[in-house]
Amino acid sequence: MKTTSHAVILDDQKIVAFSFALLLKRECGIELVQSFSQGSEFLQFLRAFGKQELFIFLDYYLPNENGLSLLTEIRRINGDAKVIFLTGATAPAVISSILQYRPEAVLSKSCELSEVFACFEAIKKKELYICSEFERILSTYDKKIKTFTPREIEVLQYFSEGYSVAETASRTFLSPHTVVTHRRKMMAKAECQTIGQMLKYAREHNLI
Amino acid sequence: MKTTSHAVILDDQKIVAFSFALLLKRECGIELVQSFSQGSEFLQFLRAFGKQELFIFLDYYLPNENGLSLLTEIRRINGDAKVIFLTGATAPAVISSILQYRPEAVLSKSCELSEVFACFEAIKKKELYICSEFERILSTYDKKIKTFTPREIEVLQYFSEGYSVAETASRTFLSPHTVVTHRRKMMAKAECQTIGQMLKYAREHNLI
DNA sequence: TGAAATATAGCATAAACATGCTATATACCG
DNA sequence: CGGTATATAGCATGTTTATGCTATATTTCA
Repeated sequence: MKTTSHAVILDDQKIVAFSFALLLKRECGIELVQSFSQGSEFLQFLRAFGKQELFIFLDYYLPNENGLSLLTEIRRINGDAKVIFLTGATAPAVISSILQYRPEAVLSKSCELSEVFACFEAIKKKELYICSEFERILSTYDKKIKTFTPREIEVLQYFSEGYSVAETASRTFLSPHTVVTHRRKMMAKAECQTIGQMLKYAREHNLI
Repeated sequence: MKTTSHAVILDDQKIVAFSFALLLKRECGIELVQSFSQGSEFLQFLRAFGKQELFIFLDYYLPNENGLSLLTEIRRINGDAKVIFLTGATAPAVISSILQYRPEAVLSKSCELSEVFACFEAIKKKELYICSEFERILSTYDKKIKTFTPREIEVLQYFSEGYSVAETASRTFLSPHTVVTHRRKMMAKAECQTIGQMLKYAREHNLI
């Protein structure tokens, strides 16, 4: 009783959506594939589609909405839909927050084609699939990256505004030595060597 | 005298590269297509390929390098190659700086498939092709931000990644002195005193 | 063509940063 | 009660930035 598999892809980058839809059809043997670049169009389709089995590839970054809120809406409309996040994001905080919404799988756009196959297999066995790149990112995240303390984050804000140690010290009423200590502890946690790298880290972790 | 068209795509997101390669083959009638996710592999291929006609789809954001410096290298290796920037970037300054490197075309990843066709047609007529979305973005370009030169923006990208002067210099093949000059000119234009402030400025103006 | 902008490169010096150490007081958790 | 995390502060030293100058070649554009 081999049934036809259905899949849709939602990505605001139309070329990517269209290309990936073609790939699913040609390489993964999925018969019916449609691509969307807007959440509204997609939801309209989903309501009309009914409660059949459906693989949904979702991007995290979408123009006016967020892939996560769409996931909630998808569950409401079709509880049987298999939702796979396919995203270019690499920030551990982002991947982690996606997982808390319990999709069927998370895939990096940088992953190999074989991981797409593996993902389908895992979903058929009702297992959560996380691509190897994200596994790696999450494991180093959980282990090494502890949260910044409130005082550290406060100091970080000033650095992100471009203030120097001395300026930050006078604004926080701390000794410059203390500011340096906070900064160096953050840099140790984030494993970076310069303020520039720390600010990049902070951006990626949505700390600023 | 219909010859076989060759194309390659360079995108660090493997799934995107692979999917788009499939699209070019199936929808654009291009016979030989290869995809790469790393500049080094790609350049190796390019050297072996020789001076035949070749369409090269380049992404702007690449892990350790920048699509722009790659373009310079491509011209050196194969002067007849047709280079098409295919990018998800939307910042006017970025699009503008890409254009100053004189690729054969610039396409947004959000563009319609029809624009890919149109792009090939334009290139055959030796016309520069700019997709409609980018045309629109450039026309509403805020003149104030335009004060950063292409080279300056390229250097800025490295600073935003947390690289030091020395690291940036080695990656751009410039003298550290030159990198310092570019940096100080940007800082003067943005009226700031530290890298941190300049990065804040760059964030706020969507330059990075 | 000629002025202006861009890209390149250098020297010198003071300020700021990065990092190796140490140290005390307080707070929180089990 | 005692261990761990947090917040505070310091010294010493080498590296990197920031900034004041100058200078040439190339490109762009009016």
